[in-house]
Amino acid sequence: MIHELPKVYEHKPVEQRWYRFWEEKGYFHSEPNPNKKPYTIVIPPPNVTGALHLGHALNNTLQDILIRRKRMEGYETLWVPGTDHAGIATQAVVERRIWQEERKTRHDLGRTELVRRIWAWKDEYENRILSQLKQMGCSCDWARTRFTLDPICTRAVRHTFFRLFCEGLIYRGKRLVNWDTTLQTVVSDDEVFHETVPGHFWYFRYPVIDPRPGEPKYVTIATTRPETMLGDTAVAVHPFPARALEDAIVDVEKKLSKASGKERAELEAELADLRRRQRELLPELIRLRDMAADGRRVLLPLVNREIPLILDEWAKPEMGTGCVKITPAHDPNDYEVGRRHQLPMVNILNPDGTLNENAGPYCGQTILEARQNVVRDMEGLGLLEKVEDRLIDLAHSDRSKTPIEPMLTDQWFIAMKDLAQMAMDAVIDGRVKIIPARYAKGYLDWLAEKRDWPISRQLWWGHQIPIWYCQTATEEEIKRAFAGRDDVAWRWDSEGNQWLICVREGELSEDAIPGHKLRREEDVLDTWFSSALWPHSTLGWPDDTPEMRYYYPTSTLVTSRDIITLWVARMVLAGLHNVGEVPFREVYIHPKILDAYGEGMSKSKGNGVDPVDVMEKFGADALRFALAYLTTETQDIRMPVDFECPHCHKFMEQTRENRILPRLRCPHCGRDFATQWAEKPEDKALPRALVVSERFEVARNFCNKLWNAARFVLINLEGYQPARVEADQLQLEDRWILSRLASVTEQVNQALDEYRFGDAARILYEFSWDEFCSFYVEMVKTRLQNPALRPVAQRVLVWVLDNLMRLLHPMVPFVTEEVWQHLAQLAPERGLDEPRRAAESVMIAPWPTPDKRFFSRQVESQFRVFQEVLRAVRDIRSRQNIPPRQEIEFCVRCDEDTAALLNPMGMYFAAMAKARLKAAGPEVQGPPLAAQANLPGIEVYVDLAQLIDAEAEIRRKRQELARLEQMIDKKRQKLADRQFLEKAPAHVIEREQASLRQLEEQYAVAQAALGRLLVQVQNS
RNA sequence: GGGCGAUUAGCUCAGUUGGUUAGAGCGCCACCCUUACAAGGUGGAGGUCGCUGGUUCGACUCCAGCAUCGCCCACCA
Repeated sequence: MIHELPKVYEHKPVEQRWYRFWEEKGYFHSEPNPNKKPYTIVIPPPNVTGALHLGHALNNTLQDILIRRKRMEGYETLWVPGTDHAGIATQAVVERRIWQEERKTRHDLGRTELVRRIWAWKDEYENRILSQLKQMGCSCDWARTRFTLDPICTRAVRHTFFRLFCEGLIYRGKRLVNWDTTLQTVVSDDEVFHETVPGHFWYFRYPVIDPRPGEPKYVTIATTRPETMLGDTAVAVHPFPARALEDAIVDVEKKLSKASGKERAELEAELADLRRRQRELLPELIRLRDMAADGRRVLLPLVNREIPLILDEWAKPEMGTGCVKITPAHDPNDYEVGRRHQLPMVNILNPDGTLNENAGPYCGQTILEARQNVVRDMEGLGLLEKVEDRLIDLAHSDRSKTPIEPMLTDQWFIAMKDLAQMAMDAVIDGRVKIIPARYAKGYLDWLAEKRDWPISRQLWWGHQIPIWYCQTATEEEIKRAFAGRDDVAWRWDSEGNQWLICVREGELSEDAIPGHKLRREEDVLDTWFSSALWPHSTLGWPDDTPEMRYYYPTSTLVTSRDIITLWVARMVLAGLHNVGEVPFREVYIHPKILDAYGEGMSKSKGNGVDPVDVMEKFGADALRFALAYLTTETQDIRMPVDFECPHCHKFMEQTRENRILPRLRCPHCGRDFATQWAEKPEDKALPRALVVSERFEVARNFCNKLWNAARFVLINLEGYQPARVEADQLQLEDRWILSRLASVTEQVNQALDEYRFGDAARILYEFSWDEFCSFYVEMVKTRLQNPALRPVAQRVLVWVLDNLMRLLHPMVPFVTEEVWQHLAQLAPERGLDEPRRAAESVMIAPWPTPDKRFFSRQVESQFRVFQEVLRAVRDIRSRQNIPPRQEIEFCVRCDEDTAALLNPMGMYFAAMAKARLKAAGPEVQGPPLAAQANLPGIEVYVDLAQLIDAEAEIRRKRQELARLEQMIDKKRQKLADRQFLEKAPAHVIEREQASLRQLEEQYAVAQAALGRLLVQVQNS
């Protein structure tokens, strides 16, 4: 059976076999257990918009590493999985799909049908996402899978909303939104793209009402959007125009002193303009300022409305005409000005982008029609001063490509003042620790603004806001209708002239108040509202469940930096508000995955990598190990993307140019293949290339190395008998590998405690490959041939492998389980003290703790001497081009201690360098014709007799001498420096002196060796 | 505009509180299919640590400035 073990690690069957095994054994499931300490993670729920990408793979790998380790450490570990309904994103994806396939809009389908379709989509992608997680090996408790729109989460949402409503923290108010006139919907800021388009700057004159002598007759304003003047409610001037201009000039001068080239020319032009303004414009601005202070008004032409001149710093004298028209209902900045001055807010737009009755004579026109007509009419009145060409940065809707109209609408908000403060305090006083700590700043800065949270979205996919409106009922009637119900609350909305009625659970019928009609709020809640509750809603809040009592607060949140504010901050405040306790103790922020160009990965760019492709090619363990290995504290993960040709399986680099093409030609075999963009039937018919990255190869090779190391052990376990191993039975290499194992165990523990995943991976990689495989396994080979030495070698070998598999399991769960199960067949009982029966799965085996007894600095440094001598011998073989099969002889001149150490290692030199150690000790003299290497205090001579290439050896010695000379010079200089001798600490000086002595000694040895070589060459 | 991070070998990255000769993987060169592993082994070449100053006996490491790149936030009549 052993001989059937494949030479190459085959990940596919292994992954399927053991994942099923773990699930069947119920290892993933967690129940509150008073005898254990809990360790809990809630997954950042992936959006059901699509499949998982590499970023998710990273996020979930790290969580699984934490969870698996803690599980092995004996914690009751719970990892709650789930997905997020991701309101806007999901609805948009499905709507787009329906439009492409059926040419229908959501209005054609209606709310119920659209929502039904999105649920179907959700089912499909949720499945896909969960199966991707399983394929990666994630040890989530699948029985507790949640979805942010499922009944459990919905209940938490409703209770939260109701409570906030009762506390008066939820309110209704006006807000400017990005309005898409084509889709007739609000779009979020990140669905808006900016494009620079050619446009104009129109200069309009607004007549001053009853100008006094010496006062200007007009105020001139400049605008890129003439039609919005119909909604103007003021004209603003700066309260201190002279000072403001002066400040601007100082600012530009400062920049100018540092600038150069093209930038300089621009700044100089700017400065000239400012100076001109100071001369020509300032007197008028001062007069206007005084008029504004005096409460004077201007006449808004075309609609003939009197509007005030106001003083506001928003009117920058260095911009435009120095005066600015204020349109609070259609410009974000003007909105702020309007609020500061309590200006009326005149909305001039209908949802379809035509002008409404507030636009007077322009009512019914489109924006563009109105723009032309307004300009024409102003010109007719003689109020158009001039028109300039100008490039304008215009916001467009991502989805419909039409220009965005800022529009004032009714929205729901959460008052953040106190909630934000609570969330800030939790991080400031350390109840929530953010790692790396630098990310706390962004969190605190954002919360410190305490901007109210707009929670309503004009969508159909999401938690519908549980508010019913009634305009006609009296408070008495409401009280009567809901008498005795503490789950209904109401409040009068003076702005909308209506009752707002909120209910904690369930629905209110239209006629819940006899004789009146209730209308339900159509909007849904921001996705982050339900996400904010995730750590407690998934555990059953608002009920006082055993889960809430046991698992809450959760232990660690693992997420990426771009949602620290949107999500992490809101979870903290929601947890504090609802439960009275933080949602998690630690937040670990991991790096972002970027492509070869340093750009983030995304579907639209076409540079995304599906972890399934990677697992297909390299295996889940390779995916996981590579990601862990690349996770360092400060560096994002650069991941060049390759297509794998489906014909010849060679890689083709993905570039900015080829990454969005439907079909590509392999540069290696010349055949065509399809990509994810293939749409035409002839493209789709081609085999599709996997999209992967060469960066996973290292990890795949590592898994293979582990597999083969284990294979070696398994092949050599015949006759294995578990038994206690006494200290005096251990050879130097045993004590060395056990010492190394102890320190590696300690280092890995520390690294994982501090979320240094990359370090942990590196430590294990190097230990496994460079120490366990390259040395221990090689050395044990000889002992295994010797019946007397074999049993102890087997026991130590098995024990180290056992420990190594346990240490590696959180990162590479599949290959370690495979090895573990094979070991169980041949060596079910293992251990150096009292051998014990190993756990039935490495997943539940105890996590290794460092065995301090074996930790020995002395053994490690002794072993290093052996390694160095071995390396010197190998080096000589290589540089002398000695055929690999040719055995050579060597001797070592060294002190007695070193000799005592090297002499018993003879068999290892034979096995590992095909070299026979003839003698070692202080009396040893090198043979006349020898290749020589000198290490500090050790001279290695390889007897080469006829074989030697003396010239090469002489050349090499000369190089070596030159190098040593250089180093000695540097050292002598340093040690001659009085400053250094006076100020450097004693131990540093001592070390330098010792090092110099050693170099000098090595120099002398090398020189002597060179001398001998020269003599020999001359003689022959 | 504000904040954060990065810049080390051809590429991708490590580099402990400042102290011997700055490391790894891939790629490259030479030799090897040696019965765990060619997804491997042995050896090698390759670096003025982005630039300029400063602190220090001593700087890849600390400080300041500059340059380039990236991310987040704000803003652009």
